[in-house]
Amino acid sequence: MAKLAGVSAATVSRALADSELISSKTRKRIQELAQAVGYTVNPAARTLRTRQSHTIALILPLGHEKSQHLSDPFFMVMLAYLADEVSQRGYNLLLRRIEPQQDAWLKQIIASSRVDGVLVIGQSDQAAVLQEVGSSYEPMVVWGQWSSGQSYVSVGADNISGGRLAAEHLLNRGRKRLAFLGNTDVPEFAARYEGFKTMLPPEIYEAHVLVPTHLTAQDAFSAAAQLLVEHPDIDGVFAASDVVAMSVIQAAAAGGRRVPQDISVIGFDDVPIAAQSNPPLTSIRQDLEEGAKLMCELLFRRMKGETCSSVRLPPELVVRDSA
Amino acid sequence: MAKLAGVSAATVSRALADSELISSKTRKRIQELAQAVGYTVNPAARTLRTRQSHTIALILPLGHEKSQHLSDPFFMVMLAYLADEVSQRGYNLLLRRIEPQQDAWLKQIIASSRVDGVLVIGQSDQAAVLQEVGSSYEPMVVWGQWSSGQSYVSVGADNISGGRLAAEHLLNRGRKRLAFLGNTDVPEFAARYEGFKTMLPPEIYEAHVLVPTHLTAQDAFSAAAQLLVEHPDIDGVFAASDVVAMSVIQAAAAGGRRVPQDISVIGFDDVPIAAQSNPPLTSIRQDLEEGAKLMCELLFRRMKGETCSSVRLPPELVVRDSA
DNA sequence: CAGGATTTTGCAAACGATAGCAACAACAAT
DNA sequence: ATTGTTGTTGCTATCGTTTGCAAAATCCTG
Repeated sequence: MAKLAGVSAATVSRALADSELISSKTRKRIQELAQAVGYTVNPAARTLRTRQSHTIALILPLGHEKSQHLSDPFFMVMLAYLADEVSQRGYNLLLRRIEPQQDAWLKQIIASSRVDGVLVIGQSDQAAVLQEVGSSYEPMVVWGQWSSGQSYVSVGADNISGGRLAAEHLLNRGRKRLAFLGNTDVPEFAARYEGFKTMLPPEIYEAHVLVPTHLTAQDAFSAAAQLLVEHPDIDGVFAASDVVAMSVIQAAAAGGRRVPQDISVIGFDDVPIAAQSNPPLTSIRQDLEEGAKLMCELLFRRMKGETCSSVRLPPELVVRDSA
Repeated sequence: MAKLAGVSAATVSRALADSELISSKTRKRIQELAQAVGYTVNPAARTLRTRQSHTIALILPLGHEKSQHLSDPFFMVMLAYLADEVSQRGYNLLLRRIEPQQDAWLKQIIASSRVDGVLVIGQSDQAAVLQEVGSSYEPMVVWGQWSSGQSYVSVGADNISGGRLAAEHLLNRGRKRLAFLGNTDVPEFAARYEGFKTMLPPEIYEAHVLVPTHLTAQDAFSAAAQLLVEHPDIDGVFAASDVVAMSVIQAAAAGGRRVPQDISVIGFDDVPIAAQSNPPLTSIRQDLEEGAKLMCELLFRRMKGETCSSVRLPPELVVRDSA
């Protein structure tokens, strides 16, 4: 208690809050003293009193993938940007991985009043939970596929047009026998597949293959290897993520196929390693930096009680060597 | 306040804490009631009273690299494992990226008493700060290079012997003109380089090249490209991390060099994408899962006041196709 | 059934900060 | 000198828990 330095606790509190109520000279004196003795306000007490935790929860629902996932480059890039944005605003980031057993998880986090706002990365298979919470709880922003009628604010790439871009590019490359690798249980990936399908001419559509796979490198590798054996005439692959695309390339190499001569591979996300893979990956880019900025901006606006609407970011085709 | 349900606040508190002081039937009744009305204890109040936040700070000092870094797969893999371990113990993870301006950052975090313990990933160039804090503050565990006389507990791979393994392997492959790519300002990387050098016979030692580079894909790529131009006879590269190694492979491909026929490349870490790169990466593996487990275990033991000593984990050579 | 031993519960004081209100000082105006 | 105005500061209640201690309720035993 820095009140041992002359004044009352109230004065100290106000001085450190830079309140105009305190004369500038005592204010400065107290601030310097606090600095000198290394005094910091106790955040728990402050939170208790002001009902503001200055903390944002970052939630990663892992409904569809038990393991891995967090180490997917997409997550880490997103997380890095979000961490920056949030801490720039002087808030803390509380990290939570969720493996939803019961549906109460979100409500509990909110009810515990430990956080002032919630960021969710990927709706996974938890759309119902988000929908319910979203209608009554404002300070929440979700990264993911937008769907009409959703009660919560979301930010995400327009996955459908992303899928279209991918299909278009493969067709432009003269590819005829196409495959999509991904987990269509997840809304984002389902939308990518939807957009992809809409661009295919009938005869190519008939012949295309959907390969369900989890978004881990291992799963994708074996799924791709199996695909290449069962459908040796496949000459174009749209992967639901860059990690999957890299696994496809590796499986192709293992099966004696050259990329892009024998088979074109296009990924999604355009994470940093996409440019560093061999061959460099052609990918559908989502601007995660922009996305993270938007998420935070919307979140803080909602925290102030403003209303704001969801945003869909236009994805972009980045052509490198793999397709 | 669930005390509207018959009893006093004290009784509720004790019932929810499963205290033996409360008769089992009222205890059960209150617990079920709390469940039903969705009551959760206010963590701020509890923290204020008990002086325990049930929160662990995870700190990423970015002294040596302004940007990127967090999105390095190494960090994310580590973070994923640590998040698991910490939440398994019922604790929260508070994430902090630090770009040290002044040396007080660590003290401030600790003094704010927001956290019960601190995990630091990588000492970066902050060894002095850690050293000072470590001597008086127990609940802190650092991932990084061990050095004799350090005041804090650390967990980390034995980077020196890791460097030796890499050198040994390149020599076994018959490579004569070697290079190390990495930032030797960081203790971990410096140790890798040290170990590497000790294994080189005099004539190879004389001819080897140290290429300073930041640990980002972009920097490493241009550093590698430049190296291959300036020293076209280089036939073996030890990269300080897998991301750097992938950039080297890409630069080699861009320069018309084949890996591993013309040039051997060996990485460090063995992150998941190492196996997925093309060609699959030979790497020095550090067992990050084991490391994360150890860090948490030691941290919680220190939080209980036990003393325990630092751990150095033996790294392991994983041979794939790149070297 | 009294009295002691033993559960079971409630009272009240913290924990450290914030904010409404009142008090006090300083100063100007009448 | 009295009053009013403005600028500073202190008093005190409060946020929601936990916990030592005391009170009340229950049980046991002679």
